[in-house]
Amino acid sequence: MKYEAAKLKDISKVLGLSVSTISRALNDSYEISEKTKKLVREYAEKINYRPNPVAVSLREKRSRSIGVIIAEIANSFFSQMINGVESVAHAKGYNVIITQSLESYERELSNLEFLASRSVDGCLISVSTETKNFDHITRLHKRGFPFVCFDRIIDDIKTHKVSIDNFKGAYDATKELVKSGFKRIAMLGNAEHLSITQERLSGYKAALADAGLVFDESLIRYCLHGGMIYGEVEQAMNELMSLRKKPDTFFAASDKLTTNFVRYCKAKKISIPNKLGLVGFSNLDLTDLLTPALSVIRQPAFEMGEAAAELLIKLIEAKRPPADFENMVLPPELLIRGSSERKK
Amino acid sequence: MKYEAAKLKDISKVLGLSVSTISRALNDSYEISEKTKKLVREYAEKINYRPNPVAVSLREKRSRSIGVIIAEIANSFFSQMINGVESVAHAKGYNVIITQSLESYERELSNLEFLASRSVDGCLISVSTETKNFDHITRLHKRGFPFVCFDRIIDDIKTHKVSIDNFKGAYDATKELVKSGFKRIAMLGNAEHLSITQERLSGYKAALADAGLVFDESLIRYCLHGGMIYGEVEQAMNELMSLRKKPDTFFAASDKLTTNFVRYCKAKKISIPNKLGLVGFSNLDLTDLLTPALSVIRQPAFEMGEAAAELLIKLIEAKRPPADFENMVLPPELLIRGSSERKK
DNA sequence: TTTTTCTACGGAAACGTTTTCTAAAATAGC
DNA sequence: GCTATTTTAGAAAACGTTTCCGTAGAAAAA
Repeated sequence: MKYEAAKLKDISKVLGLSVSTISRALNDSYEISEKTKKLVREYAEKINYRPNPVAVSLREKRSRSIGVIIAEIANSFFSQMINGVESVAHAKGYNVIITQSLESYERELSNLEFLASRSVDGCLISVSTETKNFDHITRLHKRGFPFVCFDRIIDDIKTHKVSIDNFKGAYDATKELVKSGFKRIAMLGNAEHLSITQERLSGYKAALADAGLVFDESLIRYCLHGGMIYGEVEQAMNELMSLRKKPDTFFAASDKLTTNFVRYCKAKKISIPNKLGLVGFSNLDLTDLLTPALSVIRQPAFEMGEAAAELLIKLIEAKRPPADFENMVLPPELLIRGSSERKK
Repeated sequence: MKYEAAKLKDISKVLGLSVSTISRALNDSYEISEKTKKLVREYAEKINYRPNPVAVSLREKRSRSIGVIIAEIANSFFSQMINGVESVAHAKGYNVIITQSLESYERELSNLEFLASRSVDGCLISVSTETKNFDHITRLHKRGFPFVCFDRIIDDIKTHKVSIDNFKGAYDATKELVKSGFKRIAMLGNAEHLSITQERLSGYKAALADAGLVFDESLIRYCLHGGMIYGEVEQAMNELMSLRKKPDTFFAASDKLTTNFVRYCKAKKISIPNKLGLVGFSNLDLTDLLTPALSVIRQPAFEMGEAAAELLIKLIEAKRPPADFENMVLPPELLIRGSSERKK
């Protein structure tokens, strides 16, 4: 099945004008008389002519579209962030192509390859949990392909970056738990090598130190897929709950870790916050409907998407590589609700 | 900033062969000797050559990509569905471009326009709640642009369709509420003109009739944005709860209606299911963590995405329009949990 | 040896635009 | 009425592929 749309040549034949004249008329060139422009525009309108973007892309060597690589769409943080990206991209005449890595390095690689092979003018990326080697990114970046990193930041690449103050988020969360009277605060973290994990770990440690609590390595567990897979959270929890000195509360360092922690407690009939307290990162807008309502650190996902898209488009449209790069760090928001309230 | 990638001409110059020979060697043409093929392949590999997809698209008059138009990404039903679409699309060598209408007719129109202007070989569409006129779709369809409708079906377009048995879903939900002993069952529906709303309404009515309950028009409320906006749900609920004869339970006919119903009850301190029972459509995988756990009708979103993508690609690759079109109707799943259990 | 058939490759057109370079027609200046 | 300038428009090249067509040289057939 073939779909045939009108092209310049069709208009040219009907109106008895050359293809170049039609093109110029439609692009409002000064070298075409008003009379001709009107004639051409009216006919083009009538047959609902649209320039073939593929041909324009080839000619202009740009596609007016940007790529996004994220872990998964079905994650509220990322889907909110995409909304932010789309809103500024569309306003600036860019289209957005979304791809998900599902936390797989292989998929991230092939997605990037597809995007970079010139179907896209630049790329927004939050690396997968599996990604430890960034050669695929730096290689392209060195050759001039525009990148903006967000959320999970890569250190060894010089470009704009958009993230939140992970240290502060974790610090505030942990401090809140301390304030509620919890003593043995465990941490469920994302993959250990990720920037966000390290920063959140530091915030957690700092809050403990400030409260005079000792840091206990055995209370930390990392989940290689960021909690996307229930099994990994279950295993981490099982290990922690069978410690001789069990934790009395949790800091969950990502969206999926937070919800799967709740799922675990529900399954094991562990009462929150009576038995175990919780503050976790989450952008779900359902966390306040749970019983107890969850205390969460919320990331300004929409704003991050806006900022990242803005920076990327600036990069794409710049004639020369900018002298210095932005490193935007947005503040997280701590929402205190029932799950971190110590009973008794 | 410009990103320059290797092209055939570069290889041609280095190896002293013509561009056509390089192209044929890389495409494993029979008219090229093994020796030359090996030479070319090795060099191409070395410089990491990738054909420019834009040029290929122009030449082949196809982009090997499909478009998706949905209401919003941040909706579990749609994001799960997209995962299904992506899995089969990628397996067949297609890329997926996702656009969201956010329930706006205007945005749906411009998204479709962008997709159809040949950047995409075909389109999967679930119309926005605002869309009452389908001319933009039928016009393209008549000119041979491949469509597959899913979820929210359009009657007056002859093509493949993928949906669930909405009648059955609503019937089962309502019947479950009847079985629990509820008598005045209200329905929160999506925009009235949508196919899914009408089908779900029929199922609801049928279950009432079968149970010997009278259908009461005043217990039905439609939300123009499918519950995406909390305010519309709030208003509908306020109206229903101030009726002389209040409902004692609810059937919520979409994802967002279900969660916003819960939000309303939480805000008004209306206990579920003691004061009001609930069965609702939802694909959130958090509904079982609420207290009470929600009884939901779950749609096989992933499978719908797979099926829709499969059908669309079949349509795209067919030489002639098929004689008959599939009308796939998948079964919904009723998960009975606490929210529909009548307490004494 | 001469003619025919393969083999292996090069040249050029085509996909639908935009834009540079030319040039004809119209207008202005004298 | 003739030249100089401006206005308007067409021809052609370019973007990076793929593929149709043509052909030199080698091998096979006569």
